[in-house]
Amino acid sequence: MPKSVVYNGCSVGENPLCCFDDLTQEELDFVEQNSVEVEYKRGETICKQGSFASHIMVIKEGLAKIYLENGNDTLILKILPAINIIGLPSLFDGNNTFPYSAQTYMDSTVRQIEISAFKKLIESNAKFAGQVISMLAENTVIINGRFFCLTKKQTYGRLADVLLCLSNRIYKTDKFPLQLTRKDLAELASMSVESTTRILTKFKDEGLIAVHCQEIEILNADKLLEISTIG
Amino acid sequence: MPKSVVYNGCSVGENPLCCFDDLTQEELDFVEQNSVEVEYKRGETICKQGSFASHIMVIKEGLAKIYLENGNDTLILKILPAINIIGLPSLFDGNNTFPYSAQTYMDSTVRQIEISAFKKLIESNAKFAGQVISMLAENTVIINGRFFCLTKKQTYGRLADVLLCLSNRIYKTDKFPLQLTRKDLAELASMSVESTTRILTKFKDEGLIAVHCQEIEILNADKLLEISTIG
DNA sequence: TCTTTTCGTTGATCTGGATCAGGTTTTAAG
DNA sequence: CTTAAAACCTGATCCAGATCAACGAAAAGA
Repeated sequence: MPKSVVYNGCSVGENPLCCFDDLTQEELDFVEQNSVEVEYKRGETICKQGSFASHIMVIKEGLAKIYLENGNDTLILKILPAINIIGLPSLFDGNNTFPYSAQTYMDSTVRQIEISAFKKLIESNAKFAGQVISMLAENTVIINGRFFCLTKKQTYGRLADVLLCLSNRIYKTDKFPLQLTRKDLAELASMSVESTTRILTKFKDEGLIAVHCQEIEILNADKLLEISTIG
Repeated sequence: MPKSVVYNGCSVGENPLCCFDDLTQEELDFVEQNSVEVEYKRGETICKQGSFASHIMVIKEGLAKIYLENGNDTLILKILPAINIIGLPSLFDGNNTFPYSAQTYMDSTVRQIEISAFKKLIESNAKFAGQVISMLAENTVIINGRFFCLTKKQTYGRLADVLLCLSNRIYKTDKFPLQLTRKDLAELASMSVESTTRILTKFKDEGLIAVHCQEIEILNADKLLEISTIG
C-alpha cells in the first residue's frame, strides 16, 4: 500500500508552512502591517465557529485543536502544532464566518492577519495563490484520512493512530511529555474516556508503550502501526 | 443555529461551478485545446485512487460518487451531480496521484482537462486561482459537515440526511426516481443494507416517505429534518 | 493546612447496529 | 419460458463500545 493511502487518525500535515517564503519584502511588510500577534494560555479559544472571520491565523508557537461543535458534540478535525495556518476554509465566496472552532492545548502564540490583506495577496500574487491552493488541497487529503480512520477503524486502531501521530508528527520523538489528558486523547480518538484508559492499560501490559509520571514512550511502533492498519 | 452549522450527511455544494466564467476567450480556447470529453456508463470508474492524476475533471452530465477505498472498506466523501469539478485535491505540491476514487451512478459525461494546463491557468490568472481557492475552501466545509454527520449521528439521522440531500440538492424535487439501490443508500449513510431497509420501512410506516415502484417521495420533510438534527 | 475538584482506573450493565440466516421479489441471461 | 442472479425484506443473535457506578490519587483553591 503506497504511503499516500495510509489513513491516520490524527491529521497533521508534513509539509512546512511555506506560502510566505516567496513574498517580496514589500509584500512581507504589507502582511506585517496588517497583522497582530496574540498570546493565548492553555485552553483558550483562538477562534469560535460561526463568529466573524476577520482574519487568517498563523500558529507560531504552541499546539491547538481545530474542531466542529454542535450542541454537546464536538469533533476534532485536526490538531495543529507550530507553524501552521488556521482559517483558510473561511476564504470561500459568500462566507464570512469561521467554519470551525480552535482551542489551544498549551500556551501559544498566534499571528492574526487581516483577511482582506490576505485576499489582496491572493489577487495580486498568483504564486502565493498557488501555494494557498496547495495548502488547501493537502489539508483536504489529510482530513479525509482522518475521516476514514474515525468512521472505519475501531477503538484500538484509532487510539494507536493518535499515539503514533503524537510521536511522529507532533513531538517527533519516541518519548514525549503527555500534555494531553485522557479526556483529550479520548476526544482525539473519538471514543469514551473509559475506553481510552482501558486500551492504554492494555497497550502498556503488552509492552507497546510505557507511561511514566508525565511522559509517554512508544516502545513498539511497528506493532502499533499494525494495530492501526488492521483497524 | 445558523444555516452554515447544519451538518448534513450527503455533501453536495450549493454554489454552481463558476471558475471558468471569467476566463478570456483565449483562455477558454486553451482549456478546450487541452481537454477531452468522455462518456461513462453507469457504474464505471472515472478515476482511481492512487493512480496518476494527469487531469482535472468536470462532470458535465450525470451523477458520481467520490470515495476512499482501503481493502474492502469504502467511505463515500461526497456525491457529485453535474456541473462539478473532480480532482482539485490532487493539486498540491509534491503529489501526482488521485487521493480518491470516483464512480458513476448513472451514464455520465466528463471533461478531462490536462492538469498542466490547469496549473498554468492558476499561475497566470490570479482571479481564476482565487476561484479555485474558493471551491476548495467550500468543499472542505462541506466534507467536514459530512464528517460530523457520519461520526456523531446515529443511523436514523444519517439516513434522513441522505434522503433530504437527494431531494434538496440532487433532484431538487420532493418526488424523485430512486436510481440508487438500497446498497448505494446504505453506503452513503455508512450503515448496513439491513439497517437501511428497516429504517426506510419505519419511515414509510410513519408516513414520512412514500415508496412507489421506482420512485421515492418525501412526505414530511420537516419531521425528517428533525430526525436528522437530533441525530 | 484542609477541602474541593478534577483526573484516572476498573468492574458491571446496557444498547445500537452489525451480522447471520432465511425468505420473497425483481431483474437479467440463456 | 426457464434459470440464475441480483435486489429486497424480516426476524434472531451477537458484540463493540458507550454508559453507569464507585473509588483512589493528584491537583487546585481556600
